[in-house]
Amino acid sequence: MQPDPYHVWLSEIMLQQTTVVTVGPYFEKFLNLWPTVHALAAASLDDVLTAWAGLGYYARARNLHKCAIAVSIEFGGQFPKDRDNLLSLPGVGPYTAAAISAIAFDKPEVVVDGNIERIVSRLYRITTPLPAAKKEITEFASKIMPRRRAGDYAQALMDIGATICTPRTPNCAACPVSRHCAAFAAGDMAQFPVKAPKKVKPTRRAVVFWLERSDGAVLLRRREEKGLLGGMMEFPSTDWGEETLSIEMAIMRLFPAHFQALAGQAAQKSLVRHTFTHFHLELQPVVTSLEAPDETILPGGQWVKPEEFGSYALPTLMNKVARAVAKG
DNA sequence: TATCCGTGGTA
DNA sequence: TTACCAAGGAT
Repeated sequence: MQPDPYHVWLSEIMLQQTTVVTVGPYFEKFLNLWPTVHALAAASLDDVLTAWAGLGYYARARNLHKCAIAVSIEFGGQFPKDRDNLLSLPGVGPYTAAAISAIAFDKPEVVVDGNIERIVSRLYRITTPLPAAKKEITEFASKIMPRRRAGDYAQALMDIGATICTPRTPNCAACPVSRHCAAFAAGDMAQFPVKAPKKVKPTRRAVVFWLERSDGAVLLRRREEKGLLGGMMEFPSTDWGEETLSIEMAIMRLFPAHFQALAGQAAQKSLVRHTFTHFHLELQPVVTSLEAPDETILPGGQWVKPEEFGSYALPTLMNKVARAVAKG
């Protein structure tokens, strides 16, 4: 009994760089909203982003939607079974293509994720740093894999990686293959896999506006489709840069036509700190109220009442801002 | 090859 | 508090 390829694909996309515990509720929600790939393909991108909100790496959600449309139209709703055709799909790379082919279709593909990289690099004590070692690791992984049940094997290996052969302090006493492990023999398991040194994250800052209308609605806008938090909703803010901006300067940048109305009554809230993959961010929330014709305020702005935020594609960062405004 | 792209848990 | 880490992919 092989699993539904749609389920396998959906879970593999969600599990990219994301833990099983985090993915669980999202996977259930998506299957309830869109039980088939056709249903997902028929959904709007905005609805998909809204359901994805909080999971991060939002390009995954945009590609998920694209991929559903591709499978629905170009493949008649049937996921391709072989690695190469899977690789042509948006958001499906070497790992995911091999995983879907092996798990959903029982094909003998070499599956190499971060767990398996760690296990193999320890078994053979591979000193080449990642990501350069990827090819070498894949060759070793190919040599030790069984000829049957590649999908079960891959999942078993990933489970060992997640529970026994862990990054910091592996539980080698519980490991079924420790007697074959070169790093265990040498006693330096935690040194592997060797990775290239990381860069320090710079800090960016901005002023973010909680602009409220007399009926309680707050101003939101949509970010551009590509890049950071692409396609997600946000509270309007100044550009995220290195320098600290005064409240007055921020109002001048974003709402120059309403400087007089806003400058006097702007109230600061507690600083919101958030870390992305490659930089730290400090957002200074400012609460103000304004009554003015929409077209004079902000192009593309949208008034939304806080109790409706749940049905909007707000990333975690913006929910942090909302929390900071509600508290202090 | 290097950089960009989220978030929550953990030591 | 900070840094590191997770079932990667796109450019």
